[in-house]
Formats: sequence, C-alpha cells, structure tokens
Amino acid sequence: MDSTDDSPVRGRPRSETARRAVLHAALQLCQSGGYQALTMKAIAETAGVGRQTVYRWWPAKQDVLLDALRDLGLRKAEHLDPDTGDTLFDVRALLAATFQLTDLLTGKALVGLMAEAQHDPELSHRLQATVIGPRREALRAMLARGVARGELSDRTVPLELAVDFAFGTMWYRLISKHAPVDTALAGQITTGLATMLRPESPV
Amino acid sequence: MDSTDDSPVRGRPRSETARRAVLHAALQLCQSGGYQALTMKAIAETAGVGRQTVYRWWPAKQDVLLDALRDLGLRKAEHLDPDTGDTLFDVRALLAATFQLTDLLTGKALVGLMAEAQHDPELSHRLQATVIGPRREALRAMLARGVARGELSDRTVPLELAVDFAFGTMWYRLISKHAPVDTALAGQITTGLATMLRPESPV
Amino acid sequence: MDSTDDSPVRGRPRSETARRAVLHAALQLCQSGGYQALTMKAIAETAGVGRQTVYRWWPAKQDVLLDALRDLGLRKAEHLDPDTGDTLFDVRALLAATFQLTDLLTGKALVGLMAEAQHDPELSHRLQATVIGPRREALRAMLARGVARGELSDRTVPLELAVDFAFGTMWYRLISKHAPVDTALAGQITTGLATMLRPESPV
Amino acid sequence: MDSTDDSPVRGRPRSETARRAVLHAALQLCQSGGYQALTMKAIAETAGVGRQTVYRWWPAKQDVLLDALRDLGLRKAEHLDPDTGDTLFDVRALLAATFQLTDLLTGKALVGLMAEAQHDPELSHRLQATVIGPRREALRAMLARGVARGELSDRTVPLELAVDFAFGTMWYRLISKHAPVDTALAGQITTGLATMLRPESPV
DNA sequence: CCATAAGCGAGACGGTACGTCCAGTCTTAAG
DNA sequence: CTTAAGACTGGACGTACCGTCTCGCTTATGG
Repeated sequence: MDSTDDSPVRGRPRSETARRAVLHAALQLCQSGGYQALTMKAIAETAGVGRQTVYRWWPAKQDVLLDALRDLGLRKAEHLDPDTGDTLFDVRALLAATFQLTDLLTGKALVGLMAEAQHDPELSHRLQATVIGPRREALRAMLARGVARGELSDRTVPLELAVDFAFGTMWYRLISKHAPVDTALAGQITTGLATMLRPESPV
Repeated sequence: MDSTDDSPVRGRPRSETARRAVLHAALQLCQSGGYQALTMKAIAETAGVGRQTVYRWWPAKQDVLLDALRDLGLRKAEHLDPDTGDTLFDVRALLAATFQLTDLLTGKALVGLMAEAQHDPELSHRLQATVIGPRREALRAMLARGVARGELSDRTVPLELAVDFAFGTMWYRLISKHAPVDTALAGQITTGLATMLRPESPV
Repeated sequence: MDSTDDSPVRGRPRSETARRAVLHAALQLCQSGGYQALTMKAIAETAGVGRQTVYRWWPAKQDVLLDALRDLGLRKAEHLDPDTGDTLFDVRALLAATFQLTDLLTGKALVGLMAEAQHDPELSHRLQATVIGPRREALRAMLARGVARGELSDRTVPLELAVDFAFGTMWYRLISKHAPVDTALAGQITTGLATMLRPESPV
Repeated sequence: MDSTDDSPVRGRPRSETARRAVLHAALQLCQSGGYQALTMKAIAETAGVGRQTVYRWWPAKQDVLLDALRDLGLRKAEHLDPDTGDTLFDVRALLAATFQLTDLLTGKALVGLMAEAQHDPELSHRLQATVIGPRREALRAMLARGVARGELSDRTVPLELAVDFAFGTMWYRLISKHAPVDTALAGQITTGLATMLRPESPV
C-alpha cells in the first residue's frame, strides 16, 4: 500500500508544457498590466493555449495565479525557520528573504488576490494557508524561541502584535508605495522588534 | 466680472437627490458584494438613476467610490490633530477613531481601491492625498511633538517606521482578517509605540 | 380606443438601419454559404452590428431568416388570388410568380428552415403560417373556383392532392435539383392539373 | 496477383460491434433530437465508442448517417421493379413501400441531409445516387412500360413530371407535415397518375 | 512465443461559435 | 441643460463541440 496512483491514467496525459505556459503567462500578465488585466482569455492567448485547457484545470483566474505563486514559492524554497542561535539575525534573514520575494511580484498579484479575497472566504482561507500563514508562523516561532532564551520578552507587547508590526509594515508599503520594501527595511524592522521586545524592563 | 459663478445657470439644475443616491448605492454595493460587484450599471440601477447621469459626473467607478468615501469622511469629520498635552493619549484617540471609521467600510472598498491603484498611478496619488496621507501626517506630527517634549525618542527607531507600524498593522489585519481592527488594538499599538520610542535609553 | 401606441416610447428608438442590415446580411450569408453558414456571429459581423443587437430583437437565427423572408415577401407582394375568369391562366400565373420568388432564394434558406423545423414545432407552425399556407390556400381557392364554374372537376382527384402535386414538385426540385424550377415548369404543371382535373369524364 | 486484398491485414481487425453501434446511434440520435442533435461527439458517446473510432471510418456525420440509411435500406431490400403485368398495381406497390420506409425515418434524417446537401455538391450527388435516383428511375421505368403497353400515355404530360408528382408530393408532406405519407396516399397518387396519363384522349 | 502493427477506449489539446453580461456612448422625450 | 430610459458597438465571460493528438490496452498476424 505504498502506491497512491492506482488511477488507470486513461486518455491523453496532461501537457506539462501547457501547464507551465499558463502559469508563466498569468504572472507575466499580472506584472505588466495589473490584476485586472489578468483575464482567462488573455492568459490562454498569451500562453498559446486553448481557452478550455485553462478552464479544465483552474476554475477561475485566482486559482491560476495562486498556483503560479505556489510554484514560484516552491522554486525559491528557502526553509523558513533556521536557527543560528542569534534570534535577531534569524529574524532579519527571514524578513529580508520575504521582502525580496514579494518585490519580485511587484505586489500587484498579491494585492489583487487580497482584494478578491475580501468577498471570497474560500480564497481568503487559501491565501492564509499558502502565502500569509506560513511566514507568520515562522516569525512567531522565531520570536517565541527568543523569548524562551531570554533574548526577548513579550511582557509589554504580545508577540502577535510584534508579528503584525513586521508584516503589516510590508503590506502597507506594498499597497501604498510610500516607501520601498527592501533589505534596509528588514534591518530597521528588526531593530524595531528588538526595541519593542527587549527583556531589560525599564522599571 | 472675474467671478466664475456668474453663470446664468440655465437649464435643469443638477439633482442633489441623484448625487446622493449614487454615492449611497456605491457604498452599499461595495459592502454587499465586494469591489468587483461595484459596476457602473449596478450603481445606476441601485440608485434608480440613468446610467448616463453617473457617467456625466464621475468618469469611472473609482471616482464614485472615492467621492463616497470623502463624503463619509466629511460627515465623521473629527479633526485629526488634537493636543491634550498627553501624546500617548492623543495617539490612542487618533488610532481608535481611524480604526472605527475603516471598520465601518469593512475594508472592502479600501482594499479594492488599493488593488486598482496598483496599476493606476493617478488613482494611487489621489488615494494618498485623500485617505492615506492626512492620517499618516497627523500621527507623524503627533509623535514628533512627543519627541520635542521629551515624552518620546526617535533615536533607535525613525518616526516613519513607527507610523508604518501603526497603520501597517491596521491594513494587514484589514486585508488578512486574522485579527480584528478595534479600540483594543488602538491601545495595544499605543503601548507598542511607547515601548519602541521610549526616551529612557537602555544604555 | 383608436390609438394602440400608448407606450411612452422612452429611451433611444430602435435603429432601422441596424434592422435592415441584419436582415440583409442573413439573406446574403444564407445564399453564399448555405444555411449552416448562417451564424449569429456572422450575421452581426456582416451587418456591422453588435452581437447583442441581433439577440435583442431575434432569439435565434431562424427568427432572423424568417423575418428576412417575410420582408422580402412583403416587398414582392403580388396579390395571390387574381381572377381573370380563366382559371388555368390564373393558376399558371400564381405558380410562375411563386417559382420566381423561391428561385431568388436559391431554396437554401427555405430548405434549411425546413430541416430545422423538423424538430421545432413552433418554427414549423410559423413556416406554415408565413410561407407554405398562404400560397397553398390561394391555389386551392383558385381550383375550387374552377370546379364551381365547371372548368374543372374534383371527382377523380381531390383538390388537396392537386395542390400537393403543384407545390410538391416545386419542393422536390428545389431540394433534389434534378430539374429547374422555372416558368416552363409552371406551364407544365398547369397542363398536368388540367388533365388531372378535367371535367369531361372519360366514361 | 490479381487480387487487391493481398494486404497482409496486420493488426487488430475492425470491430463490427463498434460499426453497428455507431450506425445505430446515428439513427437514434437523429430521430430523437433531429439532425442538429447529430453530433460526432454525441454519436461516439451514445455508441459507447471512442471518438477517434468514428473519425477513422467516417469523415463527417453525413457519412455516418448516409451509411446508416444504406444499411437500413439493404435490410428492407425489396426489389424496386416488379412486373405483375398491371402497371398501376406495380406503381401503387412501389409507392406504398417507399412511403412506409421514409415514414420509418420520420423524414428528419433525410431532410437534414438534404439541407446539408444544398451547399455540398458531393453530398448532393451521393444522395441522388443512393436515395433519390434509384426509386425515381424505378418509377420512371414502370411508367414507361405502361406507355409501351398502351396502358398509359405520355402525350399530354411528360413522364418526368409524372414522377415528380409522385415523389414531390411525398417530400412536400414530409417536410411540411400538412398531411400524412401513408398507404392511402399511395392509392390516391396512383389514381392521380392514372388520370394524368390515361391513354384515351378526350378528343 | 513474442515482435510488430493496427484498432480500440479515453480524454487532453488548440480552436471557434455559442448566448449572456457589462462597458461606455448615443439618442430620444420629459422636466 | 439635466434627467430616466434604453438602444447602440464592442469585448470578456464560461460552455460545448470541432477535429487532432497521444496515451495504455487489446487483438490479430508472422518471423
């Protein structure tokens, strides 16, 4: 009972070429024309693929985009929770990696998906599970480890809020664009977190 | 004869009823069906107004929505920069008022506009000027006043980042919905800001 | 109660230009490419008209075609039942006029509609009422008048069958194309009818 | 080496089961849903056969249907030109047999094919050769024999037109459905032919 | 007794027409 | 000159069928 592919695999197998072309086209369209230019028709035409082929495998454009992001994430797969012993160093590295990745997407895709997710609980849940949740949990675990080691303290500010501070700033700048999301920001936020969570109580 | 309103005002005057119906319909549609349900046709029909009447006064749906938000903001018009002498008290009040207002809109409208603004620099600019900028500047000025008074310090963390912390957290929760945006949050963030910017250096 | 147009006639009035372009395009397409080339999309494009405009006024391509035929019939409106006193002369004239008209349409449109009507009772009924029935009744009345005058007799062959003979031959040749449908045929059929219905019994 | 089927006949032989299932499905679909419901995809699915199997043996749906009709005709194969000595009796029998056969098909298949043939000369030719021509020639030969025997005369009405009368009436009723195509009609038409072609000149 | 080869089912592929909906423009009559 | 109404062109939507292709399996012949 080691094999799960007991499916007879009848008929012509799915074209990996088409699958990749579609995902690539989705990202490309989203970056060039924004989320609203992301049209099932445009995806199919850009990918040089029949329209039905897109609909066969993805019910809606959100699914294509989410899949494309997942693929991209898998290729860039850094492991999220290293432990060098120095919590702040790890935090800075995690934030820097995250910022670099989102910058790759110009944010357009993510913000578009977020807007769609406002009235689509199912999409909202999938975004949480795929994009938001993992990094959030990684940072939280990192900070908790710091607290356990005595490097940090959560007495004045709950860790939840500290995590919100880090990623909230990222999102805020992604959508508002009043300032860049880069490695420098990762350093600044790390300093902010350190100040916010420093163990030596001011009393 | 330099006056501009010397126009004889010929013909039928603009209907205030229609204007209000349109703005109200825009908000209502956005909250019930999300930003993508916000359609010029739907606005006109919900408002019981001719389609051309909407197009005559607003070039696109973003303009309707932005106008509606402006109207809403005007009615709620608290002045953004009180000065009670206690900086942290003022900060908490500003954040609480802001959170209450955004909560009213479920965020859907704002996030939808933000998504649209990703590829529409003009809209992006107007959002900055109308929604984002003023509150951002108000909070910044407040914190700067605290620094001037010696209540706060910007030595470890720049004020810009502190402002990002406050509003970033708000936006992050609005779009991700992993936690509420309420008065309690205003308190927590104020505490966080106080910790981050406290003057007594740990040295 | 003399006026039937109590409708307030609000909104932009229907475009007569578009209506004519659509009907003309339908006939043209049907003659050039046959009934199966008659596509709602092709009609709209040939007519230089939005697709929705076609669908707004005609539910299906049959309706467009039927309307086009009706229009054509109205323009060619010979009155179907003249009475010169000479029954056979009138019959020949009626048949000749009918044959000339159907020849104009190459028959393609009619046969296509007929094929469609095989599984569409409603269309079948409308074809009867519009195209088939009137001419059938006209010929029948003509022959009945001849019988009443003693020019003809329906003792050996019922008039119904005589009418079938005339128009059946036309349809048979239209679909099978083994022989032309022209004025000469009108003469031959008239002779055939005269022989079939001649009053002097051979007894 | 005169034989042409010296082919080694390698590989799996054609499935007779599949062939019959396809032809049966074609007739069934045509009768239940009309000619337009006759779809290559539907044929394959109804027959429980792969789509490619249909395309391998028949280029288009017309070919399937024509083949099915040919098969049906072969099974019902009455010989078309009996000679009992009584021409009118033979005529009546031929017409009755023909009418019974077409009634079996509800006419839908035939009319559909005819409509298709309007713009497909090759199909038109095959229909002539398969369906129309043989019976037409059989009736013509029968009538010519009657003329030769002096039972009938073609002086007033050419035999061609007489044949058109018989089969034209059939087609007319098949497509227009204003009256049935049955044995009674065979009798009436025979009477009509007898009257039209009677040898005793009225002079 | 298995290599070769063709038929078979299934079903994915690139296309195209379908009929619906919305965008944005226009043209009416009514106020 | 604005209003409500609604017809206009144009284009994306998601579905269905087209005819082709590519699988694994089956069924025959022949070395």
